Amino acid sequence: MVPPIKRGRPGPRRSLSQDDILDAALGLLDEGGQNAASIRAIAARVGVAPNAVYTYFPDKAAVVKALVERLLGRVDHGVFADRGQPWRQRLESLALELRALLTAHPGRVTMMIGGPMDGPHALALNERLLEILGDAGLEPTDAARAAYLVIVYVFGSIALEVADVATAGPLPPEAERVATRQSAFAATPVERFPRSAAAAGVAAGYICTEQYLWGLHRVLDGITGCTAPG
Amino acid sequence: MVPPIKRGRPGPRRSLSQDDILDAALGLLDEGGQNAASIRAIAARVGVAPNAVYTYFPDKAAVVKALVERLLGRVDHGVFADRGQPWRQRLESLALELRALLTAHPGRVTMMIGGPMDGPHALALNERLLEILGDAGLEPTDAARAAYLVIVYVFGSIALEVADVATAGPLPPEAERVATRQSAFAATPVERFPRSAAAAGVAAGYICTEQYLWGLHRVLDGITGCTAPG
DNA sequence: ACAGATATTGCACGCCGTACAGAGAAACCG
DNA sequence: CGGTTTCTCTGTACGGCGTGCAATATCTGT
Repeated sequence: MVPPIKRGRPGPRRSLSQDDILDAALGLLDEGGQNAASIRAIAARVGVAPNAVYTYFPDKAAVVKALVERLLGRVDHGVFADRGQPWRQRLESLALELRALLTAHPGRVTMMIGGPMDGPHALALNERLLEILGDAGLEPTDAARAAYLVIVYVFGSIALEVADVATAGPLPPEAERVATRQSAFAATPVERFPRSAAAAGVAAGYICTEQYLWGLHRVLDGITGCTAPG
Repeated sequence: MVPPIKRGRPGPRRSLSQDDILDAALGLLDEGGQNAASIRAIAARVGVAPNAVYTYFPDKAAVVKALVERLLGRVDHGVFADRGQPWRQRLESLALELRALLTAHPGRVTMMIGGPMDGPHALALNERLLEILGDAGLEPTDAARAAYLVIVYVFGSIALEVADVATAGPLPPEAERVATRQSAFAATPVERFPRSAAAAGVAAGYICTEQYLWGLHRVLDGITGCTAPG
């Protein structure tokens, strides 16, 4: 219907690309935390007036949406697309890769769970999940439900993990964060919350890769039950 | 060391209470979505100048924190504190109550996962979870890990559910949201994403109570595996 | 009556997203 | 080639945000 891109069209050439803007936004996000990628800061970084950004994106929401898509596109399917590997291992690789991708840049996490992930790369990820779960022997309906469960677990874990630290910038090393949590949990009143107090050591490690994998394995165990008859 | 509250102290009496401010914030959140609870809007609603709010809370983060605590305090433990009931049923009640509490007021969800939930009511909830999972026969360490898994699942599910709708104000009825998702998923290109396209019907229902419970049951199945020997 | 503590206000600063009008550059048509 | 069209980018501006500062009004204890 509408020719989406007219090639030879008048007007001066753009001095930037959408990618330039997304690059700037990601840089700002990594340096200054989740509020650092303002339109004005992006514009300053790429060297234009703030409203010039609106030449490339209709509004800030569109920038965020494009950012999410770009991040999801960075997922390397190579690792877990090998259908010769066992499905659990492929799924674990996928989960670990997503976590690594996001915890390396905590400012981006809130952005991703702030709106629907429905772009092409999100779909591709979903397709891959369905493939893996199909290889696991699940019926299509169960595979779809299980795929969403995995998504919920992965993004829920990561969201709670980054919500735990107040600081902007990169996440401190795991050991340091655990130590911080440890001293916080040490103040748990034993008489009112005996179980919580006793579990303080484990709770301090909630944000660790170990707990992440433990939970993932329980989820996969639960999913696997679908394949066996009731 | 420091007498925390001096009872007879000079100066005019406060015209408000912390609760007045929190009430106003919740009302604004429900009416206008997650950005509606600005300090200025809260102040206007309770009839004071914007900076009068800083008499009651040191900054906006403190308001949010208090808001989270207040919401967690609203959880009615009565339903699932009855240790005579089977543990799965109690846990299911807890999960459903949390979901009902939050989806009824979608503006509040982002706020809750935006920072650590470490107040007394959050601890009380954790304690209850540990109790239930202890009754399920889990060792303390496994119970702690499982408690966190449940938390991740519950808040992850709810976060993704409310992230799916763009509008402020109350969540539309489930059926309406499913219909919207259905028509969105209908556009999935079959040749590139065959599995996703085939699963569009299921995916449209990801935000339903049915899927929520399906996932929860898989999680509980996975957790139950801890009690049985390897 | 007075002194000191406190609640609240008005004003201000520096951010934010973005709407609007205009200047300048580049491609098209004659 | 000139003129017209179309597009990019800028300056300016509006309303909103969180919040710091100084002043004012109000209350308590001496």
